Amino acid sequence: MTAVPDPANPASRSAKGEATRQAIVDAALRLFREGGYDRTTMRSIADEAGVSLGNAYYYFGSKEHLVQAFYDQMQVLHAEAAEEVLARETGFAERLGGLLQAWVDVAEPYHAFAGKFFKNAAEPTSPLSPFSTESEPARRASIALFARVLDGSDLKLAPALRSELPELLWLLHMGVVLFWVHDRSEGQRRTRMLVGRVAPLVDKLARLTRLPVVRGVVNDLVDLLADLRKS
Amino acid sequence: MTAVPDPANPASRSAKGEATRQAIVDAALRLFREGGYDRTTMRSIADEAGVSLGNAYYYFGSKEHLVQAFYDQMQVLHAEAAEEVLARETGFAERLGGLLQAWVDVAEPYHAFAGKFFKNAAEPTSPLSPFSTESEPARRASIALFARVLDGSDLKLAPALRSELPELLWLLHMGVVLFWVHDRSEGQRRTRMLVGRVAPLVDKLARLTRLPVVRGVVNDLVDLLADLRKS
DNA sequence: ACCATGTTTTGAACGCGTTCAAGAGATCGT
DNA sequence: ACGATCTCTTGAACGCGTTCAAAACATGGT
Repeated sequence: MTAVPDPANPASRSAKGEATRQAIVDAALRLFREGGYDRTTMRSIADEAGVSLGNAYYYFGSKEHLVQAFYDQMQVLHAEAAEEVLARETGFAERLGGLLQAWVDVAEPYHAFAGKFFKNAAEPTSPLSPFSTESEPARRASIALFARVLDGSDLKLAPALRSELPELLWLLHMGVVLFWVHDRSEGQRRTRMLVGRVAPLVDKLARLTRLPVVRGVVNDLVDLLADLRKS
Repeated sequence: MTAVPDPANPASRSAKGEATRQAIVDAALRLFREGGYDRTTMRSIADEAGVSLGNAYYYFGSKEHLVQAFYDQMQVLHAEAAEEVLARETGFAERLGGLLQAWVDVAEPYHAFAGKFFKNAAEPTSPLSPFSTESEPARRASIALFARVLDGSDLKLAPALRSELPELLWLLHMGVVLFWVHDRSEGQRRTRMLVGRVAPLVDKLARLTRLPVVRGVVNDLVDLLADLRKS
């Protein structure tokens, strides 16, 4: 279609360009961690990476686009930590709690400035929103992790829920992230308390869905989700 | 304590200052509605209000503080619309659904710009965050509305839940708002579908909480909420 | 070797939110 | 009337994210 180069597309990048790109990401994440998001300027990132200001913008359309790198790295680190948890635990509650806990551990160094990132979650037009089509790969990967929480566990639940639960657990995860972002206790103690106790709670709740009296509500919920997806 | 004047505090404002303040708010809301949040500059607001740029900052610490006026107005409109619903309906599902629906109706004219507003509101350090101490009055008022949804209705539920449910319903409301912000269907059709069907679902679920088998989970949840509040 | 075409790099310039030192009015005790 | 002390107003200046025209560099075809 267009002849304009797209440095965001890996397929059209040279080895040199890729290295420069990586240098900028490394500098940005390091400075973000040390000084926070606001106090880290694009000029300081460019300096630290040894490139000019304009060059940084050649690779990243905006300061927020650098956040995508943060998301990606977080997703990779979480997936690695998750692997260990999923290999170790067999109970549903332990697997779920372990996964959520692992995320808190992985994200801890970035807590101070993660709030700035969260601005993107509510901005519907931003490609950085966790609900956007641009971040669908990362979202799918994350949901797949929660599917494995289910698959490898001993959990019995209403069959209609099986296919929906991974996405619902991902939503729960997003809720935990929201709580975490607003959590000002040291070491995110309150978030850790939340994930430690919400997992057994979800476990109990999920097992209840097999009761005939509860089935009605579960079916309503599943139907609603299906209809929302269609519309 | 301090002798520095605080124009944000109504008690320390003169009639003249109050008029100027109002002129700035009016100009801001008009320009926001016409051109959106980003394209409206503080300079244009000051011009439109007939004051200097610095003077606008004397009354409002930041551009975001001007949006607080927008929220306050929305809260008032919702409370008015809610009054009508609560007077009309007696069933819990109808009262809850009516309240959520009323919000969607009231907010509809601002849907196009709401994304930009909520972007800033989602940041934990922002005074515009629905969880911030600055917006506690508005939050309390909103939660009080949901308490009245309960009080005036025929709902029977686990006693332990009664005091927690209003806040949980407000959380549900926030979830609906998040969905609404991301809803690109015309007239926010999908959000309307969601609120129309989630209310009966919550109704069913709430009634189930009285069953002995479900009580355990409910008590766990209530305990968790209480412990989180304490920590 | 040379041009054409694409890719990467540069830094000056722009617009905006925000700050601040300085001054103009208002109010009040004497 | 007159300082003293608040309250209010001003516009220049600053820092930062972002844009852009132009240059440098690379690659490939002839």
